[in-house]
Amino acid sequence: MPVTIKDVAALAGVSPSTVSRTCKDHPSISRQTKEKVRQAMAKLGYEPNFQASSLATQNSRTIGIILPPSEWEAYQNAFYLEVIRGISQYCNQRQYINTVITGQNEEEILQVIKNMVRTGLAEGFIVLYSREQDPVLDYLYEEGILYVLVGKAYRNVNQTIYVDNDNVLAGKETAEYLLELGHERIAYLSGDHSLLFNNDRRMGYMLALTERGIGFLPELCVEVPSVPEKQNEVLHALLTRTDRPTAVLVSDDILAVALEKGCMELGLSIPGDVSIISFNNSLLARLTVPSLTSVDVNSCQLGTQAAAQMIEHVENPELVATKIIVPHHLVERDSCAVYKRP
Amino acid sequence: MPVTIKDVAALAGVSPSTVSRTCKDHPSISRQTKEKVRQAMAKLGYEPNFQASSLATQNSRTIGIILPPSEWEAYQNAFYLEVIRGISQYCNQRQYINTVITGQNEEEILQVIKNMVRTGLAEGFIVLYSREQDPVLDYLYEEGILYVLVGKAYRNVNQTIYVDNDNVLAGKETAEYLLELGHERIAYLSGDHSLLFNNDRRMGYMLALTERGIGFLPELCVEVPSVPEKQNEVLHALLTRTDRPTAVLVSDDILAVALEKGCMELGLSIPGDVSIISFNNSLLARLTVPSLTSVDVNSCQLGTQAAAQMIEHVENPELVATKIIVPHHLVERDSCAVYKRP
DNA sequence: CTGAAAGCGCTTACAG
DNA sequence: CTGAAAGCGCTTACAG
Repeated sequence: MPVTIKDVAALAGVSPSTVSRTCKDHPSISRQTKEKVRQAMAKLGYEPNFQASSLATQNSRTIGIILPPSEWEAYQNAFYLEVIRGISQYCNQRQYINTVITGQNEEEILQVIKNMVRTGLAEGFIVLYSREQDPVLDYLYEEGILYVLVGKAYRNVNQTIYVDNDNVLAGKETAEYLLELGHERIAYLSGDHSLLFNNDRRMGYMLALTERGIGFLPELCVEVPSVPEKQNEVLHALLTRTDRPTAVLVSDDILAVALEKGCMELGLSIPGDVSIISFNNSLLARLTVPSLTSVDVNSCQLGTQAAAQMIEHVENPELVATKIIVPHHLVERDSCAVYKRP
Repeated sequence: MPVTIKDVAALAGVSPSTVSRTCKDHPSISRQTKEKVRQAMAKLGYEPNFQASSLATQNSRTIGIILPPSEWEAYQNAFYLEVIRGISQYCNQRQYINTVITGQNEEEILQVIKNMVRTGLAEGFIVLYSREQDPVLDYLYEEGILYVLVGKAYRNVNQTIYVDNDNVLAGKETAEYLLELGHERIAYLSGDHSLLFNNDRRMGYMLALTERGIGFLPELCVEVPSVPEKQNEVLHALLTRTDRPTAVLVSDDILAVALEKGCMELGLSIPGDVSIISFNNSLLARLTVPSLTSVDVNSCQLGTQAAAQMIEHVENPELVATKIIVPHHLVERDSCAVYKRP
C-alpha cells in the first residue's frame, strides 16, 4: 500500500516531521495542525510503514513465542494453543508481531533464537514451558536477552519475569475439595515432574494432606512420563491396590481421560468408586462422561499477561523483573462425589 | 547486536555493496572476494539486519496466520497447534516471520488484517479454516491480497491457493474399511457441516456406501454443531435406534470421545457393539480405551506446505494458484472390529 | 568484478 | 510550534 508520510505531508501542507509527530501525538504540535494532518491521513488511509519505523526506532516490535520441543508429547496440548491465542490477542492490539518458534529439540530451538537475536528481529521471547533445567532458558539468561516465562522460574528467580498460576495453591485447594468430600486416600497423578507445574501442584496436594494430619503416601503419588499407549501399568497398579485411592487429583485433563478409561476397564465407576479432579478445564473436561471437575487456569490470560509484561519491558528496559500470578478457579462437574464408607 | 554491514566491509577491505552481494551469493562477485568477506562475517558474527533488508527490498518476510474466531469452540483443537507448528517450522528455516492473528469474531479479525495490510506488515495470510461462507476470505479475495487456505476452497476455487487433505477420499476409505469389516449400518457423525472438511468426509462416506449398493440413510448422518455439555440427545437417539448402527465414522477425535462415552453410558461396548473410526489421530486417539482407529491427516505437514506455498508466492508473484493435497493414512487401533451377526 | 550513490519510509536531535 | 537534515542498515540500478 504505497501511501507514505510524504503524501500525507503534501496533502496537509506540512513537513514529514510534523506528520510523524502527529502520529505519536507529540505535545509540541499545535491542535490545529494535528487536526489538519489527521484529516489528510484519514483521507489517504495512511498508516505508518512498520518496517521503516522499526528501523528508525530500533525496535522490531516482534516477540518470539517458544513452544516446547516437538519431541515432547506434552506438546500436543491445546493449552499451548490457548496461551498463543492470549499472546496474539494482546500483540494484535498493541501492534506487535509475535512469531512462533519451534524445533524438534532444544538444539534446533536455540539455533532459531540465536539467529533472531543476531538479525535484530526479536526484542524478546516468551517461553511457554518451564522445567528445572533448560538449556534454552539458560542461554537467554546468560546472554541477557529479554524473556518472559509462562510458568514458574526455577533458577535466577529474581531476575526472571514470569507469569504463572499459583499452582501450589491450586493443588492444595483441589486436594482440600476432595478432603471436604470425605476422601482420605487421595492419589496424585501427573506427567513429567521436571515440568514445574506438575511439581507445584503436587506440593499443594501434599500440603493439604499434611495440614489435615493425613500421612502422605509416596505410593499414591504416581508419575506417567509419557502418554500411555495401551493399558498403563502404573495406572493399573494404582487402581488395583487393596487400599485403592478413593479419589485422584490429576495434573492435566488429558491424563485424567487416561485415568477415566483405566477405571472403566477395571469396572470402577466414577465418581462412585473413584472421584477425579483435574486441571486445565479443556474441551475434554466437558466431553467425557462423567464430565470432569477441573481447575480452569485461564490459559488465555496467561498468554495475555505474558505479552503485556513483554511489551512493558521492551518499552521500558529499566523495569525490574515482575511476577504475575493469574487466578484459577474450580469448575465443578460430575467426576467427584462424597466419599461413602464401603 | 550492533555489527553492521559497514563493520564487515571495513574488516574485509571492501565496500558495503560487496558484502551485501556476498550475502546473497551474487554470481558477479569473485570467489576470492567472497571468501574474504565470509571470513570477516564469521569473525564478527554478522547477520544482516532484518528490518533494514525488509525495508530495502520491500518484502516484510512476514506472514499472518489466521485462527478461527475464538467464539467457535472448534477452536480449542490441538489440530490448529500442529498446523501452526508446521508453519513456523518452515518459516523459521526460511527466515520468515509468522504472526498469529486472533479475534473473538470475524469483525475483529478483519480489523487486524486490514491494519497489517496498510502498515505493509504482512505479505500474505494463511487461513486455518475453511467454510462455505466467510467474510475474511471474501475480503482477502476482493482486495487481491495473497492468501493460502488450509482446507478446501469453496468460492473462487481456481484463484485460491489451498493445502488440504483429500477428505472425500479419506472419508471413503474409512467407510470402506468399515464395510470390509462387514458393517453395513454405518453412521456418520460430524461437527458443523459448513466447515468444509466435515462435508467432504461425509461425501466420501456416502460414495463408499453407494458404491456398495447400500442405501444412504439420512437418519444415520448426524451433526453435533457444538460440543455436548452433558448427555447429547442426538447421540443418544442415534445409539438407541432399533436399527442401531454397528459402526460410526466420526469426523474428529474429540467428537469420537463424546461418542465413546455415549456408548459407555448405554452399556454398549466398543468395538463389540459399535465400531468407531475417526479423524486427526490426536493424542486422544491413543489415550482412550479402547484406543481409536483414526486417520492421521498430517496436520503438521499441512502447515509446512501452506508456509511453503505462501513463501513461494511471495517471492514469485507471477505464480499461478496451486492446490496441494497432503496424504493421510489410517492408524489402526482397537476401536473397530469385524461385524458379527447378533 | 567492484564501488559510489540514491533510495526504502520513517524518526528525532538540532535549529529557528 | 515547525522544518531541514542526518540517520536507521540494507539493496541495487548505474557506471566503470
